[in-house]
Amino acid sequence: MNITELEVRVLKSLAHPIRLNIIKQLSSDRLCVCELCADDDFTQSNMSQHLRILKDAGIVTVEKEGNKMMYEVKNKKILDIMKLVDEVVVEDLKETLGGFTL
Amino acid sequence: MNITELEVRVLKSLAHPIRLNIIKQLSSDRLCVCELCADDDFTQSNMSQHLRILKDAGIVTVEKEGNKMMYEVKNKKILDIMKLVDEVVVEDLKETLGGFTL
DNA sequence: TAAGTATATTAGAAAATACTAATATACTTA
DNA sequence: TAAGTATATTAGTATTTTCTAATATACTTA
Repeated sequence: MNITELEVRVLKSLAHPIRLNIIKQLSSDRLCVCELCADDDFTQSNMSQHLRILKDAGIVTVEKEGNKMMYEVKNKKILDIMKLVDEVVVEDLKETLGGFTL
Repeated sequence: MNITELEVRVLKSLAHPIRLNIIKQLSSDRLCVCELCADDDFTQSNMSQHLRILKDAGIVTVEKEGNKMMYEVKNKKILDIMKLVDEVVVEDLKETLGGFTL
């Protein structure tokens, strides 16, 4: 795999609503799978598959603790990326609403 | 579309080798389609489709000049994102090679 | 106005991704 | 050791994305 392919894999791994949700949950805490599944209506199997995609892309790391698997964001620059993506989207929305004064 | 869906669309639009190549070419210059096609083996049709994906996601803007369409990166934060993605990948590679001393 | 150049669109097939349901593995505690 | 809890894997189907080839549109220049 060359650099471009690795970059594509990182971007692809982030480009899914469930995985975005995972990253956001992990942005402040280190969590196990059952905690990640808790509030939402994900099946455990599907969550596990998404976590593997993030792990394979090098976005998260896992550590075993008893019978739980603790996930955590590996490189904090991922959070910076997410922040920038959010800003890009928000700036775009603001521009779309440009005609309005509040 | 909510914020998360918009974020996913931005990330998806970046997550493809041809589109990454387009962004890199546009990072320094404002270019027309024929210039973007020039050095590589893309078909014009395929290039056009990828450009539309980037335009729909709000990544690039287009302006007509004569019979050429000039493309340009709309929000420079996209370039910051690409830089961070590159750093994440490179840091990961360095870590993988960690055992070696040069 | 005809021919050439630049770009976009469409349709259909091929490839990749995502989801569900069932099953497997591994640890923990009664 | 049996039962319960936490997580992973597999297989199959459904959905989405990507590519190619053909065609359409729009501008330019002879």
